[in-house]
Amino acid sequence: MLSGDIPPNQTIYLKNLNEKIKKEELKRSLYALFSQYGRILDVVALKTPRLRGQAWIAFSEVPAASNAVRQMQNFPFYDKPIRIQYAKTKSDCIAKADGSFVPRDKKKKQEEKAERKRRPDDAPPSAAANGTRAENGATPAPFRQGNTSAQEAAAPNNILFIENLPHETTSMMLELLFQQYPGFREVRIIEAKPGIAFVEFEDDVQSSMAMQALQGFKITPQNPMAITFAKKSSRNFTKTLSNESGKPIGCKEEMKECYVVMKRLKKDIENRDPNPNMTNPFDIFTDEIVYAILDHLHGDPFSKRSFSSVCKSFYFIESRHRRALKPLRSDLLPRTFRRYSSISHLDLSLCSLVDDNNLAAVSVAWKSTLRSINLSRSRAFSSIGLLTLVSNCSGLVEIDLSNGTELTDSAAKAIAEARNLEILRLSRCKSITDIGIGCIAITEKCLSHILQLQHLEDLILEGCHGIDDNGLSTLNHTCKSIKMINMSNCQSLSYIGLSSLTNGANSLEQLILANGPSVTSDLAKCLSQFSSLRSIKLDGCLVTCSGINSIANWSASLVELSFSKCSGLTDECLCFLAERHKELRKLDITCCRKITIASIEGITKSCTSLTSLRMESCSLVSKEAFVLIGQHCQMLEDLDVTDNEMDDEGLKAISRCSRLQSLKLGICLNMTDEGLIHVGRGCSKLKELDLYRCAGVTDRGIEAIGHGCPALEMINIAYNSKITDTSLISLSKCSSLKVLEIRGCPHISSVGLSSIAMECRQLSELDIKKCFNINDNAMHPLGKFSQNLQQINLSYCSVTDAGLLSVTRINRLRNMTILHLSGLTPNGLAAALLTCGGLTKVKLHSSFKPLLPQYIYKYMESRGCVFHWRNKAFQEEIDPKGWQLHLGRPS
DNA sequence: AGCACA
Repeated sequence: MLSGDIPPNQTIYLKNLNEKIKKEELKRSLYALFSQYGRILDVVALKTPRLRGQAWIAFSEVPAASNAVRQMQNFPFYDKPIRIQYAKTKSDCIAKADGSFVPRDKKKKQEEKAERKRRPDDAPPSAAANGTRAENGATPAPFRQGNTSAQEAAAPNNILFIENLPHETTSMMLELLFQQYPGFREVRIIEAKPGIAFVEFEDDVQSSMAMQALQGFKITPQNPMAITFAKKSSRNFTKTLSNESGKPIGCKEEMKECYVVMKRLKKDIENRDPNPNMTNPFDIFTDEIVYAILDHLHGDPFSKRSFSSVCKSFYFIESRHRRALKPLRSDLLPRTFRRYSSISHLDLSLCSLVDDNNLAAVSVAWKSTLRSINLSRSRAFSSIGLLTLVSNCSGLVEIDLSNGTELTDSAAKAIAEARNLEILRLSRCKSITDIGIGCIAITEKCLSHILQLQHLEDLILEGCHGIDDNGLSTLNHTCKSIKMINMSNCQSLSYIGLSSLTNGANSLEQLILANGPSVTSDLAKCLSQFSSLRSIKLDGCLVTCSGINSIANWSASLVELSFSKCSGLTDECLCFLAERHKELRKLDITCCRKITIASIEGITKSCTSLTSLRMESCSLVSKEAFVLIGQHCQMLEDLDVTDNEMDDEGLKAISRCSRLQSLKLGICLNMTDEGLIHVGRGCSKLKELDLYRCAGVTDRGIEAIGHGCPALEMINIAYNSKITDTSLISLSKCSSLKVLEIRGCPHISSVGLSSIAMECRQLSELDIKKCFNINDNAMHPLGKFSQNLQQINLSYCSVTDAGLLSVTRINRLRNMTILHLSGLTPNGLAAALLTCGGLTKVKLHSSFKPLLPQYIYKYMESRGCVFHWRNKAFQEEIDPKGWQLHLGRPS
């Protein structure tokens, strides 16, 4: 019905397109969206009065066009459902390819001229009965390209040299084009030389296939590609370590060039000297040089992979250089012992099952190198394994045993054998299950063992309920080296116990006592004895004015103070405190509900070097306060004004803080795009922006951020019904983006997310829950390009089995929430789960539980994956309970 | 609603 009587055509005709979208963007998005159906030869869109809102997409095959007509019919694209039919006539690009092209009268001459210029050796196009380049692709014809003269025609090479590209060509565009051909490895563009590129294939047969298929392909009508084999050049050794401009190696782009050169070097050596023993260019480099290269890569997986393609021994050398290891499963550990000889940081937090044997093996393998170990998510070992570990690895400086619910005092005794320990983490478990929160049975009896450690600097005893005043008062010795103690949630503790514990701890710099003792003048007096104390965190403690006033009267100057949820804090106290501690850098007064603008006046007047101010939900503070902050605290790097009266005037002032890196504006209902535009102009260093439920923000504001904040790493725009794909397309310019939260944005579609997937290769966390318009079309580019994705929430999206399977191709994926996916079947789920080796946490609806074969759970669990079953019913609306009612104030 | 290749 929709395609009417029009016969199938390899070109499709699209209408009802959003006319507001600029032509170039429209074409790019169409290309991205439709290339899933096959090779696209051309996208045509015009903005003339008669032709706006329409486009033609020419595919290389009719079936591709047919699939696109069927599957993309009515797809919501920039807010409008696309209407698709076959085109009524043949596209020029196809006519040109099959020789039937007859130029239109007017421009006939120009056309012919252009045609002749492009392939002067060929017969005139109208007589080109000798077929197309695509169809007779089996024989590699000798091509003529661009400016390269005929006698220079290079010998076959697995690397292709592309010329005559439009200057705005991105490597992404070329990747989309060339990856269709088997053996594709990668595209390299040299920023300094626009218009050319190198495309690498596995061998020269494959590269010549691609060359034939794409020879003359027009990215724009003026730019038929000219493809030749890259020349094999030999450069000398010194050149291999500097780029062409002679600069020393110092950035990733240059590194890439470096390995290209190395690769050539290898080929040269092979050609010159067929002796197989002398073919590894790494033999020329000392290990130190390769180590230096590795240090430059900063663990970037893409560069590493690129380097590895130079030579197998890259990974061998890398393994000797590697210091940190985070294995996926404990059963893989024995393999790593052989390979990695000098591991100093071992993170076992992905291995849920670590037993005493594992610990013993670790302690033998890395006896002399191990300095830190993270066992915070591991179970199945006992104090015996710990003792083996610490007695073998005498260099251990840091141990993380957080969440160790089964650990007892005998474990602490074992730890005390780690004589060089500096950092010990023993935080209680928080989220192993949602119900039970265990805690470590550490008491003062074992604390004495730990405090005897001569080098201990950081001691984290959060939530160790076994510690109380009585026990502490019996300890009359103190660890002199200790710099930081965290005794948060130790509820039986008061200043009395503290004073005996810390008696003489002259090195103590930071004390964290969240949810602990009352802040009285006695406590303040006790703390004032620590001459080095610079930072105190008293979050959630009961504060008294006398306590705060005596902290204010200390002689030593504090740089960090944290009073979040200290509801007793008053303007008078805080102003006095600020006046006496003018050096304050970090202040947290989150949820201090008595605070008004008077406090902010005091703080901004006294503490002008403030770098961090957190004041979420200080609901009595009026909007003028934010103007003061912007005027006086220009050193600010971190500002949290979530759920405050911030407005555009305030943001305008705040935008003067040019060092700002983190800005949290969640639930600031009075601000609009105008304010964000100021932020985009002033805060170019911004890395983190939280706009959760900012109802006044639209695409215009987000575009300003995408444009002005290229360093952005995290953005939250959750629950914003005005945001569309336009925002995501502009955010895709932020290539460092790691965390994207767009939960509950119903107008964002696969188009927007696809452009993020393709441009933001660092993306590691993605929340698109309740983005009903996002479907499989976005999952395919995610699976293909977002190889750093570790966490995804897809609940309520229009994703089906096929989409989920694409996502689970990402082998870094750890954490997946997939509730209420309408198109997910048990079979699709099973396939997806089995595809993804690294999953450690999957949230699913309980209805799936009986539908999968039991062996799948057994298998997944044996690999360390935990299933979380949820029972919540499907919620039709995005915001079923009307959160604003809960908030208790109007929007 | 509208079928072109600047």
